[in-house]
Amino acid sequence: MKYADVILPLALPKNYTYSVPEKMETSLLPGSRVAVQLGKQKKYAGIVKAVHEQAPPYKTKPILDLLDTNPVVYPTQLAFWTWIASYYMCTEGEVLNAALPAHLKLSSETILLYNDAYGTDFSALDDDEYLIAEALLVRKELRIEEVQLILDKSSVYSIIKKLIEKQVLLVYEELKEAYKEKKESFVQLHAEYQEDAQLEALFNELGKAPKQMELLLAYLHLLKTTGSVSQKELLKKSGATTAQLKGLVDKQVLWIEKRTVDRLPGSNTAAQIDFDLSPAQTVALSAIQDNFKDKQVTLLHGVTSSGKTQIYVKLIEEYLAAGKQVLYLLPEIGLTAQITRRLKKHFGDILGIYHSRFNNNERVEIWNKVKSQELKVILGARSSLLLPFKDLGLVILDEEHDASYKQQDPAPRYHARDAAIYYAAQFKAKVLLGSATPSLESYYNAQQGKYGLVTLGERFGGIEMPAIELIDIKREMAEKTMDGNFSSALKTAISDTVAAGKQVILFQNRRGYAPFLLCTTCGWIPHCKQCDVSLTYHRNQDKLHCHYCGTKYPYVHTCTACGSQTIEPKSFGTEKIEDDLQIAFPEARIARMDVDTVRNKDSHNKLIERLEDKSVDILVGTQMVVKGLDFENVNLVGILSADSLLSFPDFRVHERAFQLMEQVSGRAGRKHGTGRVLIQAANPRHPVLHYVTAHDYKAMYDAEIAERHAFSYPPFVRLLKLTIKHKNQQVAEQAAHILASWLHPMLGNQLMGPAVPLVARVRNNYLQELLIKLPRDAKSIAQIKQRIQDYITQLRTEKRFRTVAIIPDVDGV
DNA sequence: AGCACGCCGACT
DNA sequence: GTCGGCGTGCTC
Repeated sequence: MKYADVILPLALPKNYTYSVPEKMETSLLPGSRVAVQLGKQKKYAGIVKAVHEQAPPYKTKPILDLLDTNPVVYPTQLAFWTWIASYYMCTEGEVLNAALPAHLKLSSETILLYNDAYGTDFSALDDDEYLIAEALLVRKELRIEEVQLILDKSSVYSIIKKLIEKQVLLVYEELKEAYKEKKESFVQLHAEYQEDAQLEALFNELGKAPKQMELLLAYLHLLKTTGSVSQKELLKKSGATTAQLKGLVDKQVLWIEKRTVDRLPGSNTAAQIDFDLSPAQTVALSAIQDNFKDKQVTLLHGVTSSGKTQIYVKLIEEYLAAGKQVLYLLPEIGLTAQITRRLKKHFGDILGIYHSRFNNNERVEIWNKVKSQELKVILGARSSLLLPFKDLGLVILDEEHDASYKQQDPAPRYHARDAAIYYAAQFKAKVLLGSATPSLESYYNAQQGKYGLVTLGERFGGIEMPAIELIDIKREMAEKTMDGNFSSALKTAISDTVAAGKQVILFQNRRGYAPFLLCTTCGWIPHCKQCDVSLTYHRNQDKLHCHYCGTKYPYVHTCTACGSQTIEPKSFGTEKIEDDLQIAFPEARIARMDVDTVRNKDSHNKLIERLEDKSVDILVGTQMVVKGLDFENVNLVGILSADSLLSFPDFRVHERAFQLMEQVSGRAGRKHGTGRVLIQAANPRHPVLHYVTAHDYKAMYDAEIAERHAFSYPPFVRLLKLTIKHKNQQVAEQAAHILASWLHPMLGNQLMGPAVPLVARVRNNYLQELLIKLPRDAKSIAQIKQRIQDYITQLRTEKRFRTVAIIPDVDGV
């Protein structure tokens, strides 16, 4: 008897073992997708992790079905999932959930069927039962969701149970394949008209039907030029109606065939990599190649606009020539039409793109094409690391410092950079990290000789680095030269730039109109009912938003605390800047870029297009303007409040502030003359501002790394954060204290807390945090994680802590 | 994650 | 008295 350990798409602490029916014994392999039953009725599609002959000490259920002819993942991916689960302290089911496209993850749905034997006498049924029985009689089958809708209540199970007892209905569990092939209609010519003579006769016959004749001619023309003719294309090109086409079909001249088509049609363009690198780029490329001889990972530290992408393209070409697959990772927001277009041009049809804006069917097709190696280069966001690569040769991770490479919620909370390095090693593949402002961790690894380091200090085409000026807003305030949030220097610079036909980017790291409201009489600030945060005023909607739970509240005019009408918006966000700009520069065309304006799919690309064709003079935005924008015409960048970037209570503030300011500065003056960057600050003497003005990464690095060493922070230690969450504050506190007391003997002063985080309550859950600093090179990290996991399990056996959520976050950012 | 079982409050 | 709320425990 054979058994299979199956990973289910659930957060279960371990895998379940099912027996393998004899008929599947030869075809079932690790990585196969199987249908199994879990519990009394629910069915799931799971993935076989291992097949063995060890009978488990319990009664097994059989695997119900083998869902695909070939495994959907290779053993390499299974091993990677196991590593992610153990390193990032989550379950393999959670990794499976993140990895598989939604349409490959199936779970059953209960379907109610009418029992015809019952007849139509509903006199024995009560009101609710009658409603369902009647609906079933008409619709033949119903889903639980539909029953809830009909009865307008959420708990319908008892009613269904009664109906089963009365034998009015039957239930079954349906596990439906979600992926659908795309079908399209193609127009074919009947065999008898393949001969010229017959065709000629047909033309004579059709003389009385000129429209059909026209359509037939259009068809023959298309057939000759493209080889196959789809119905949609034919009707579009010929301008004919479906009725006319039907006429020819009825006359047995044409016939329609349904064919499966590709959702990701190729452009049939051959790869063309016909550009030359600059001398500096050539030197950098060969330095990378040199480093790869004895190092798995190389960091390319290239200033903004140094042309890193071209180097990537040349390097990718090299690995393709060796028959390898290449993964090119970018932060989600950086995956703009600009970069996609460029790479499509270079690599043609072997390039696949994978990010959150693809639909579920498209994702299945990309998945399959990566597995079959039809796609050789994948350009994608974080999650494309989990695609089923067969023969990966190179991973490029651009903007490697970007915090969005770390997944926050839900689990698996993996870091795509670190996971990519582990994953690539399984293939003996190389990893190239690229950034103008590397993370301290990566730069430290390079300094230690663990990674190769290649520096590209000059901008492509000899463009100069932008000149950075600091503006002392305290002084301008004292001199009363500020106009709202704009210093006179910034205001002049904006109007000069716009007048010269150039574009301006303004950066402010808060969205909305005002980050909080304040009653100027008593100091009261409106807070969210479910979270311990002040509410942000969004003037476009005239609502107060909680940025933590998303709740929207109406604007408050009267103070809840003292009853006075003295509520005022305080501080400023992107919305207010946009408003103020409109007043200060009534002629200018102003646009805003933050999550509120680019919420739906295409708006981000549309906005970028408007910037490209210069129909925007001033762009104001949050972090978003920092990434993936490359506009020739931007000559001025303004940072409205450097102080708000530097005053965040986090050990990475200085690093982040430097990265942000350096990156946003890089948007200025990429071509045509030197760009200007104006940074407004209340304390222009802050050291980080001087590193930014001097474009001196190394100085920032040296200062920061000394701090990190002195206070034991990464890269000198590994951080492991445990967030304890419960709707009762005391329970959360007790759980955190007990956990800390258990961990203390093992960890000593490596354990910090428990402490209340900055935002102590989110969605009515009280939070506590434990922070663990583990030595970087500790061999015992895996055991420590296991022990922590055991303590968590132990804590939750106590019934008052049963509903306490304990969320581990490894290497958080 | 579901989903069943079981124990306490608002209705007939 | 019952219906139905959701806390708790289990799924190979």
